[in-house]
Amino acid sequence: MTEQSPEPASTRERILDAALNIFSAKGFHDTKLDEIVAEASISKGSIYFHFPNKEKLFIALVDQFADVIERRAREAIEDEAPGMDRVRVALEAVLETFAKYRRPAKLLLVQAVGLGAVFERKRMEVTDRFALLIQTYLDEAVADGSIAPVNTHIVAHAWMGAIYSVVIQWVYTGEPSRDEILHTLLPLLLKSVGYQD
Amino acid sequence: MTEQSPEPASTRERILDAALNIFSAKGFHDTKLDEIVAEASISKGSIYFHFPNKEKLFIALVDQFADVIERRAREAIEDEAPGMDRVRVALEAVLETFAKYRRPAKLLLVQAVGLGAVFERKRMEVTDRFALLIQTYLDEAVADGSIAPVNTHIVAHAWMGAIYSVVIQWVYTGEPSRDEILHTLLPLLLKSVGYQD
DNA sequence: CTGACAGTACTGACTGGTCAGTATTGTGAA
DNA sequence: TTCACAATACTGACCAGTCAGTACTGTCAG
Repeated sequence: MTEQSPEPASTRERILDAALNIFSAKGFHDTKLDEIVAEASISKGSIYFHFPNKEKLFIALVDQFADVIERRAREAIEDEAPGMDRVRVALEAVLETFAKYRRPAKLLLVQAVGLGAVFERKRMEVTDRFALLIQTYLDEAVADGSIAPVNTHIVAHAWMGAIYSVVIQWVYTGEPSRDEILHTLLPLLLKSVGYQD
Repeated sequence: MTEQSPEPASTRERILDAALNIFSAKGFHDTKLDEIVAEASISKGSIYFHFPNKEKLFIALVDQFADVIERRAREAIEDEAPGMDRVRVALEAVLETFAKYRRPAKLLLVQAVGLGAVFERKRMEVTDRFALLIQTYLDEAVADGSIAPVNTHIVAHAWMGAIYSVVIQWVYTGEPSRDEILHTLLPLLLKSVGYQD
């Protein structure tokens, strides 16, 4: 046991938590490190002990959530045979994950965009990572005849955009509900490549 | 004739031009007003003569381009009878407009995201404006039986996201080409609501 | 026609608040 | 006593925004 104070979480965790809360609410530039300091009840020096700078702290959060999404998608398809079923369960897993983590979703889909060149690269990296994942499963589905041949690269990006957009809408307004998204968006995407349940 | 100097563009136009160039390349926060001043070969005071502040200058550019897109879409459907054809030509018009104006596209789709609350509202406003436009035509198409009933609100947002995402990809990499986008994305979207050419 | 005044467009040196990052010191566990 | 970690006070670069002043054009009374 390294810790038995009234605050059980490690300093690093508390910084990440507080940073997530504030970054997701106010965006990168409008978040002052001193706000994170206050929210986490730690000190500014601690932040700079655990992270080299504000930018890296932000990116750590982005990476953290991107990892969660990808892991959940991969876990979900584990027991599925190649083909369109894999695509379906992967999409379901991603949507579930977004629905479960509203703040990280906003961080990744909104607050990580439109920052300078440094973040641009990171955003591209994450986006391409997801798009490639989708593309792989789609290619499998094409290969085994579940769906007709298409430009899976474009389809992957279009799907991602569609998901992002609907999720962002949900993040801000709470609408449409998780179920409505699953029951409308998912069939929509599958139909777009000519697949019916 | 009010103007015959070697610099024919008005100061206001030159500010907007320069601002578009730099904002679209570097984003809002990484753009210094002094850079715009240099690019436009005007003075800092001029900016503040024509615009109340940096934020309003940026938003003027966003509004300008949003207007262009919407106008082109409305012009395109003018001669079409209600139904799915309207949806198709409107989508074509929007894609053509994005393809024609790469920098404004990047400004609207990338650089206008993730800034503070003020910009958030503007982005929502523009997004909703487009989504509502699409939704209207979709509702028409449902009404006249071109396509089966769907939650057109979700479809509209999903479509917008799909378009945005593919256009952003194109803005950064130049791929896929304008034609490829039109020939893959358009059918994809139409198919997603069960419509075939 | 002219010269006093006014309105508009523009200039660029300057300023003041902000905030990321740092220097320094404190502390408790091993 | 050492070292990993944390707290606090502080610094200074940066840059949006300001403002006193210039330039030019119009106009109207004498």
